[in-house]
Amino acid sequence: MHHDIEKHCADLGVKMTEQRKTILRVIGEAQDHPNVEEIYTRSSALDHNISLATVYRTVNLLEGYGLIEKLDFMDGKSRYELKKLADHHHHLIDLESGAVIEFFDPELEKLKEQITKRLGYKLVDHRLELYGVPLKK
Amino acid sequence: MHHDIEKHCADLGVKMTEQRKTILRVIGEAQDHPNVEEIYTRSSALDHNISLATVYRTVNLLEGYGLIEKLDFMDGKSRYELKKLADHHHHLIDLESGAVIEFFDPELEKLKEQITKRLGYKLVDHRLELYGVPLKK
DNA sequence: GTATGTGCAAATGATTTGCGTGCTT
DNA sequence: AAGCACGCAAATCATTTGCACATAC
Repeated sequence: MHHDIEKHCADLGVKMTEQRKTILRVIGEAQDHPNVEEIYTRSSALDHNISLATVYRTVNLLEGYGLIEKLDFMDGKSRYELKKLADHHHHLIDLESGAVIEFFDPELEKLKEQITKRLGYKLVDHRLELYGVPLKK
Repeated sequence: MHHDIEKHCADLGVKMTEQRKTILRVIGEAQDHPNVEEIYTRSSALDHNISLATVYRTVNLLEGYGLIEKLDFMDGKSRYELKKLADHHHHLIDLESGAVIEFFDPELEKLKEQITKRLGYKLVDHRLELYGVPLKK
């Protein structure tokens, strides 16, 4: 389970501390897209010996290794989710409830590549969010 | 020229001060996507009597009225551009030079609507950025 | 053992706000 | 004249960092 990712970190030369294990676990088990404060609160519940500074440092480290992804839903706080390879998706934010719906669309993936290439570039990263309100029927 | 937008503001009940005119002009004439500091510097050059706080307040006000658009290229600063109706586009950020290429793709527009509707929502807003490096030939 | 990680508290940087004064309508 | 808008400086909020101690490998 999480051992996969811990193994992965070892391979990358990332020193695995208790704090990092906990933070990784919290992000990995999250069903939502927690911000740093939330990751800190949840991690603290599992291990008292974790500081907010460490959460920030860890989250930046993991993002640097491409193990987690930084999200930004326009509320001034960074949110994170585990980056599962081959589980690429985007987000639709419900402006009424704040709910976040994840989706994947192969057409969209193709189109992004096409557009980038057409402009003379190689796609390295990208970001797409849709903001909407529920359809009334 | 800019009088269009000033008229538009009057209709909306936005009090038109010298500072707002200047800031609007700076954003309207910008060929790039200036951040608040840059808007402030350029505005100050035209009118000494403008404070950074006013730029922040104005930029938030104008965004609220949908007259300008807030951009975020992941560098921790908000950037702005005039929202020209019927000139909708997205951004491709060159990760090597920092250049920003604007593009529009009708396929993409269609696709966004489709995806949103399929998920049971009405598209209100959205954001797409592509990050890439120049293709070597 | 040594390089690196951590907690704490202070520093930073972007953005916001309270207050007394000035300007638009 | 009355209500906003402004400049200024202080406050706020997310994030980063210096330092002395602790820990992974």
